[in-house]
Amino acid sequence: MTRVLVIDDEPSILRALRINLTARNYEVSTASDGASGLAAVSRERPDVLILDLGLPDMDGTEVIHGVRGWSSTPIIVLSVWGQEEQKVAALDAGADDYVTKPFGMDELLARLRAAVRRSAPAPDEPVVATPDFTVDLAAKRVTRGGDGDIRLTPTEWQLLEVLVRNRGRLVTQRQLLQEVWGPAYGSESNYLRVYVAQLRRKLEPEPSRPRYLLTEPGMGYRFRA
Amino acid sequence: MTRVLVIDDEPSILRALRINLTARNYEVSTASDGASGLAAVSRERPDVLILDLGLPDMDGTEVIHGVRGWSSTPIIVLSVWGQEEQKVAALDAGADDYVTKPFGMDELLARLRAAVRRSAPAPDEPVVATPDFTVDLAAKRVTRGGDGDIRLTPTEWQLLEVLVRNRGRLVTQRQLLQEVWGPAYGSESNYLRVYVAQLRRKLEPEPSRPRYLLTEPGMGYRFRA
DNA sequence: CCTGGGCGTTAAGGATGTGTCAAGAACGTC
DNA sequence: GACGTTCTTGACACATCCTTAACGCCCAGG
Repeated sequence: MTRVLVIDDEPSILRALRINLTARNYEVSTASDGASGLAAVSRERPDVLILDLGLPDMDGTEVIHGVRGWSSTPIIVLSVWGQEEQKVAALDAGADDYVTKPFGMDELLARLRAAVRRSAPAPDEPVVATPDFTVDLAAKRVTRGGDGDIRLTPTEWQLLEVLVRNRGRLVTQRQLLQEVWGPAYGSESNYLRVYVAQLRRKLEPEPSRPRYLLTEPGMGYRFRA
Repeated sequence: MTRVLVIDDEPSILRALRINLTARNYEVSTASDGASGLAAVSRERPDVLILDLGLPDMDGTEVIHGVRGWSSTPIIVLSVWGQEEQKVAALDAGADDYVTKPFGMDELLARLRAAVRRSAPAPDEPVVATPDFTVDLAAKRVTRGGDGDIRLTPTEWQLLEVLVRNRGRLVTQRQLLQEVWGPAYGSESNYLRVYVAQLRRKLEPEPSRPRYLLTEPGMGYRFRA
């Protein structure tokens, strides 16, 4: 039986979720603020977390960081309409999905199922090949066509790894900074510029005209396979 | 079977809708004022709501807010001709669509079907496809049939994202402005005109005759999938 | 027929973001 | 402690994007 922990300060929502989820055979427990929510997470080890971003005692992203520090339990975030940056911050902090309030129970249930399904061990394809080079995520190695390996510094590798893991997808600058440099960073985009340039110099056949490490001005970077 | 709740104070309309909807295999219930309407919503949990804005006891937007506080059941609004600002207010409050009285039954039925279809749980993989282009919300990518990706600027993308997330639904100018440019904006409709034009130029097969990014004069825009 | 409002279109400036280079600081190794 | 590598930081030129204003069009109302 899947265990769900709901962290929300509105009693009506807690009640509605408890009723609906219990009816669907989930095991539901609740908390009404961030502090007791974090305590409940470490105590009960739920399979999924439903977290309202508008808690009275602490910011939603803080709660997410508090969980993500030691657990990868999927987190579905509830937020009111129009708070884009809050949602983005939550996703950057490690939330898995979000639902805007007011929400339909069907939608929430669908996202819940999806989150649980996804949290199953990821069938990783650890080798990504392009016409010009190959990235082996498991072995942490990059090889280029004719010649042998390419030496990457730790930071270069981490950056490349995040981009390759999200291949095809656009990765926000904030997301990159936080994954590579840590949660305290988010606006130091000059770091990215320097390291992306270094990666391009080492990997791209024509560094000034990138084919794989693409820039999306104002948004972030994207690895094209 | 789809359950419809009709809130209207005119007995003739109630009767007409009950007959027509029942014949189409909807399960119909009715209420004749706002208070009993709200009670009926929480009691019967209808799948769609048809709401007349000209109720005797309370303003239509109040009813909408009362519902939207905890549910995202689609709401179709009925209003008499010429009450533009009332309609806009209703849409801003969270209504999904509107029909002006007097209305043709066919139109109402079409909007009803559309509203119900939209309320189906959102797919895990948020990809919206049209005959001419494809929008991938997760990867932040737009691809056009034959040729490759289409480059969008951050603002263009945000605008498209809001419209696509509300696909089929009419989105108010105020709502768009606040979502994309921030809460301080609400009347700068010239921004919208500029950026909608840019999106049309990049996405529409015939930008001067839009097939997907539709204008609803005086109200807002709508993305048709 | 004229007028005004809303919409579409275009273009130019100013603001912001990006690529690049280089030098000093921090780190680990021998 | 000396050395080589890696990371950080600043400066600059250049590209891109946002904002703003102006104009033409269409339609409804006087």
